[in-house]
Amino acid sequence: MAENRTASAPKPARRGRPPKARANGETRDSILDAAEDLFSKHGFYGVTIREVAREAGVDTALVHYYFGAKRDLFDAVFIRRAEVWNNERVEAINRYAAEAGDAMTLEGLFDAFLRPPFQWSLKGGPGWKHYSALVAQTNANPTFGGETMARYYDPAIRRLIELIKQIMPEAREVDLYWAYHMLSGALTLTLAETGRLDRLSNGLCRSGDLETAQAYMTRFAAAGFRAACAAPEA
Amino acid sequence: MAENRTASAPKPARRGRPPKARANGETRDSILDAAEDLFSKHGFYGVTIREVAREAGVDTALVHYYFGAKRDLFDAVFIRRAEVWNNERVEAINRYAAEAGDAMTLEGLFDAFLRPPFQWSLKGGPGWKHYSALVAQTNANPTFGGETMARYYDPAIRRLIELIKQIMPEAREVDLYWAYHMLSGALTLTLAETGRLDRLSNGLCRSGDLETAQAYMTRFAAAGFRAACAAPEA
DNA sequence: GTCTATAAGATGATAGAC
DNA sequence: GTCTATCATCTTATAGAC
Repeated sequence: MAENRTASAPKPARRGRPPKARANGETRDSILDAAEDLFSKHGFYGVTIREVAREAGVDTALVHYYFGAKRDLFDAVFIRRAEVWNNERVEAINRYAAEAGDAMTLEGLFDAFLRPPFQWSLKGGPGWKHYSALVAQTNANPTFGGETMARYYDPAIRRLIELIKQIMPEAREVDLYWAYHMLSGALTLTLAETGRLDRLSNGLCRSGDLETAQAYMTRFAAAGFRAACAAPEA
Repeated sequence: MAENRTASAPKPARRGRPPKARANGETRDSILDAAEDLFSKHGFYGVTIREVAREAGVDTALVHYYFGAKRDLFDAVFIRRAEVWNNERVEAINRYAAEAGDAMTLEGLFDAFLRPPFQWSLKGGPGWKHYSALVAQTNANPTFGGETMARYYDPAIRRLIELIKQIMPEAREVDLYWAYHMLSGALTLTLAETGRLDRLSNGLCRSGDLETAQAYMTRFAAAGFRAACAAPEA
């Protein structure tokens, strides 16, 4: 309503900050990083576009400009690192299978399979930790978790199970899938680093000690798979 | 603005439904049930008080009347069944320990420990399934999951670990805590019944087949605990 | 205890200037 | 590509009648 500028001014003065000069793709990535961080902490509905924009240091409208609707932004975050995870895991287990040949063990296979996500969480910077937490919550989500995880992660898991079959040719498929399900729960909970274990153990264990966690998980899962595939005692 | 009632009317007619006549505590429980259902599907921020009220068949204001702020409603939902779960689990493992004595096995102990949550999910009605899904998401939540799970569930877990120590007196505590952490991830993911396993296995396994799941989990975890506590190979 | 009504503010999304 | 400004709607929560 109030018109403070002179009526003759041909061009109203810009208010606010001048447009940022950013390298190509930098703005897009900074929005993805901010969204990844916030979604991983508060979930899809716990984050507003405004918060994402503020953390990314951009304007709200830019988020819509780059990604459209909020849900599309979430999907873009989820997909971005899924390919990296999976390509590296499949490559790692294939390499292990080729090197070990008939000497393949469950321990060796799981070590190869688990290393990429653990290493990214350990050394990939905060974005990878946020992503891990996001995957953990998605895996446990009863509404869209099953569908989302299956869509992006099943091909890599199927390859893992093929190789397990080579190690345990006598195993029934149904046993292997159930056993993998147990491993999946342990893996995503571990990568979420919730701090629950720290409290439970009175500080004896640290959620963030992922090297230790990976070693335990490899042994735990290998033994668990063997037991799941063994004939149950009558 | 528009005044349709006659100016002389001493008592404006009630609009909307007349107050419901409910038994004592019934309204409160129906609000908790509705909130439990919705929170388990969409998370804390994904649910509005209005939706809870609508699903419970009561007015929005009543939700505040009974529970105060939204967060208090969430806590009330979370606490309601935690005690049942935990009391029954502790009772079950204590009973098993008393009966089995020196013949205690990890399989027997885990069978006793896992039975209550699985049985409630199977036969306790939809509310228990919703609650299980809620626990799964809380366990994986990096913001308040660690603190919340520790607060309500750690005492029962500590008793479980005490009894495991009787079975494996040589085990190091740190090994037992990490091993339990693996079991925790498998357990809560399984109880969430996300349907992911159904897709991964092309229908060979069903997330809802909790009897099968419990049997696998018992064997998987028992073997996993033994492996986690064994000296790692150099 | 249950309702109506509303305060007070936040939200996703878009139009349009530059 | 980046911003300002705004719409239409929805949100939690409360006041107060009955």
